[in-house]
Amino acid sequence: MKLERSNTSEAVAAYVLRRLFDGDLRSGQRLDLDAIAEELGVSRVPVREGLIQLERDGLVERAHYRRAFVAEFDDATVREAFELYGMLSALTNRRVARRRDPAVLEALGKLDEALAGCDGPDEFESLAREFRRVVNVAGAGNHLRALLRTFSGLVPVAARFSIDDALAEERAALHAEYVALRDGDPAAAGAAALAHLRLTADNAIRALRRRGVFPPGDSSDTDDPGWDDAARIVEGSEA
Amino acid sequence: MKLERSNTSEAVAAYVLRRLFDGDLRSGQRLDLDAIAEELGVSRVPVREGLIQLERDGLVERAHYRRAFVAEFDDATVREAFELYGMLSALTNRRVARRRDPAVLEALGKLDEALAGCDGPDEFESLAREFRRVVNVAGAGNHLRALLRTFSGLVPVAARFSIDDALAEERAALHAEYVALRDGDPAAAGAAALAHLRLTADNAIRALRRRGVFPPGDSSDTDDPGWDDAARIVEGSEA
DNA sequence: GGATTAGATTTTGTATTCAATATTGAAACC
DNA sequence: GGTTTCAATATTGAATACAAAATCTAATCC
Repeated sequence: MKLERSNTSEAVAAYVLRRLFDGDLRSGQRLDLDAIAEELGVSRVPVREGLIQLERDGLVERAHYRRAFVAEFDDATVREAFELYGMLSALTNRRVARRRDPAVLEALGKLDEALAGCDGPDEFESLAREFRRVVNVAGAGNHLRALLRTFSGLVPVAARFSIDDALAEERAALHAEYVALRDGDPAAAGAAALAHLRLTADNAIRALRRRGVFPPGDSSDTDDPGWDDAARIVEGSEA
Repeated sequence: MKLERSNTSEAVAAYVLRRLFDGDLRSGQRLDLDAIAEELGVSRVPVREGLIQLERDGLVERAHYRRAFVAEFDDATVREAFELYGMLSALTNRRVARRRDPAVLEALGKLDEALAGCDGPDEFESLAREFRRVVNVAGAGNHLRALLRTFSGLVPVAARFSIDDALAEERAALHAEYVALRDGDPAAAGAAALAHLRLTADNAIRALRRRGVFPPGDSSDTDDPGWDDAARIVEGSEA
């Protein structure tokens, strides 16, 4: 296995995450440090640190001097992750919409234009990530950024499934976010973020079911009460 | 410097955090790995890992092969942390209130009784932490737990200031949470969590100003729009 | 036969050593 | 005088080596 070698621990985390989404690693399965280290041709220290990162992301279970295992990873878990990421993104959108910083809106406007014109999932993904990055830098303080970083591994990988699957929907959802931000409507901007990531989660979970990573049961698509809680963020008009 | 030695990296993180709250470390100040390692009589690997944890908590800035620095740490930062922690706690409270698990409510009832009868900040703090722990285990999935862990260093340390300062207020706020949980009222339970942590943040920041850790400016006590956003979680009645 | 415990083995955590990168300071140049 | 370049130094990141703890195995006891 070849490996990009700036920040080995991050590369290790990305590698394990990929194997998770490929279905190679199942919930509860043991993660052998030595095996991963040899597999990637690196030492055990960065492997250990990569697994610590994944533990912080809620994807790996670890305990002092105990072995590491992959945490529960199913459709409900992925849905929870997107619910939370959506809630936090709604918060950043709200702030950006309220502040109306011309430089930020200018940058987002250019990205929105490029997103409207681009074709191909690669270009779209790159622009969409940049869009979110700009919003986060503008609207999040240190701690909110720290929380968002928790999903920096999982969300982009899952979102890619949705982009490949339903580019038009993704484009529309992101454009709706931009419009609300440009209009300076915090409630709408928050609601748009939540709606967008709900869409992304549904598409991603569907794709993962098709691939056999998740079992094909289709019950939890609708009756997850978690979304209701998250939706409270965006209810009510601005104070 | 003596050091408890199970999980050295966590001990390092706790040590640096304590020095932050003691005012020894200021924003932007450099963190020398070797200095900390020698200071604590440990190797550099666990020091490095402890700083990585603090980076994930938003308290330390790090970059590849660059030195580590103390992140911005002022009243606004602490307020943001409590705002986010309050939002996440509101989410767990909502879920616990909706589920009405008898075993959980039983355990919380016992804790509430003990909290009503206890005196002394030590005992209160211990019981309050257990209360929150029970709620989190009952109401949070893997990812929400991961987010809450982000604050496992900062929040308890800051909360202690509030407990020492205003035990009666803390007791009332936590009891209000229990009542809403027992009554199975998700909206009220969420609102109570947010109100409680807002109170804790105000008290903690006041105490830190007195100690000279934060400058004495008192403007941001009221006009922080962040709380408004977080308050949206708890608005509206249950669907 | 099943549970228990003690030793062997495996696995993780930490120290030490070595390599890679950034920072610093001084000399050379404009 | 100020700026740029390049070597010297300092500092972090990773590999190896060692120590501590848990798991596994098997023999013993009930």
